[in-house]
Amino acid sequence: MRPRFGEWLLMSYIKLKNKSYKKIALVDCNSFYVSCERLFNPRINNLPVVVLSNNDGCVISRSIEAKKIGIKMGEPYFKVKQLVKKYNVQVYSSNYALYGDISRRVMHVLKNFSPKIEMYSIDEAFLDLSLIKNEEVKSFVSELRSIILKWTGIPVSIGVAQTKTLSKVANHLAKKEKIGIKNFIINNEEEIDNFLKKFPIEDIWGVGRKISKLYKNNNIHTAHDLKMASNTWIKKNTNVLGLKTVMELRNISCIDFESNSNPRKNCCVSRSFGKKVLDYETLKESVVAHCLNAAEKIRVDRQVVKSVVVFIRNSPFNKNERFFSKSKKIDLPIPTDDSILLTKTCIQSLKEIFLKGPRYQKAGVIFLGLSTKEKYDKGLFSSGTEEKSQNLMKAIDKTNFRFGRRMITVADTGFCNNWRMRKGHSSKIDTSSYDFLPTINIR
DNA sequence: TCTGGGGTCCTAGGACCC
DNA sequence: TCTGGGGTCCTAGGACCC
Repeated sequence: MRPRFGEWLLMSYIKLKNKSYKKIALVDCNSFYVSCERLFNPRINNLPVVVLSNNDGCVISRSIEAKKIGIKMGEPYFKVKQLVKKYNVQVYSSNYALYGDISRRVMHVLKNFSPKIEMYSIDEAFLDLSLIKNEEVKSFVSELRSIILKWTGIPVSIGVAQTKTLSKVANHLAKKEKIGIKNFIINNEEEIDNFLKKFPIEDIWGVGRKISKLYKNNNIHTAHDLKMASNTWIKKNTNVLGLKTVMELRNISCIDFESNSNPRKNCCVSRSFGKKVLDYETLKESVVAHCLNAAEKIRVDRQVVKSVVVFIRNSPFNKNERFFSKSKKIDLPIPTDDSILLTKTCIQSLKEIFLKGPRYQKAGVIFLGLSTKEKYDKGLFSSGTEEKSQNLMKAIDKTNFRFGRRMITVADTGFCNNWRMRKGHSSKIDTSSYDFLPTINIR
């Protein structure tokens, strides 16, 4: 397939902009949550192990042994219970405080190895290795892997290439095909094509379920097929992100490093219930608790909220009940971080959407339009009570930090906590009293 | 019986304005 | 009966990621 003149011109232009040669490493912790649990419990080192999502819902991390016996990623726990029993699989409820802690340690080590690092998720980071000489890359990543293992106890895989998307491909190959080596460096164009011809379309970073179906219907089955597709077709049938992925497969870097200091734009706290909830009071207690958690999170980052969404829903999987999902957004007159004001707003939203009947399975609170406190200019109609509110919030946060979560709270959260999730397999390793994800800026 | 949570970005379409 | 065109902004919903 020869590129048209217009496409050729576009590619030449991008190539020109990209003339500086890049080397990007993707460092990915192997079976991260399982590895964390193993750190504190070496007894399970060679056994099949899985970690479950909140509420013990789905499998979200598997050891190699668990993968081998056919336990799939994201599978509901109740569907694999038989396998678990048959093979004596070790099961753990997720402990995000622990994983966040270990993640910070790994990232800390990585920061010593590159001037430019992007923490992409709790267990992954991109590193700029452009300053390392080509012939030294291999020994560099080998050393990096062994140091991370030595200092943190976490095994990692490393993929290196010239674009982020290709470094993801390299990382996949490090994990899949070269068991025991765990690092993979993609060097030249010819080599890239050989790997891409065998690389399934659905495994490419940025190609999800929907788009991979579209590609397959149009005879694009491998990463190489996608690389050779025409820009016009991609642009017409997907969007700019689709085109960026294709460019990156062509070894043209389009996705830059992102700064981890970018402030969060939205903040969502939601949980499934341990058992179905029918009454307004329990629903309210959960919504208030989520609201307080979210408010605390944004105060840590010195942010204020512009609008608040509350949502409630029953289970989308239950065939005997019609799916019910409702949300209500309220814009605040003045952006705030005041727990009491936010709680009142959330309760008002909930009152408007609550309907008796559905067996509620989940509720949540989303704060939209976050901005930094310093940036925010006081509104014309501000009430003048901000200072009081600020002092109160500071006092609450300090007390809760010192004496444990929910020491001081709002009476509306209730004391029964009937809605709280199941955690039947907790390892009970407590590194902190906070049960939400760490505050490194992850996506 | 039992199916996670927290993000970002993009697009289409509506409202509104001149 | 005939009923513009172009721009901006906002929002809901979809797709993707780990």
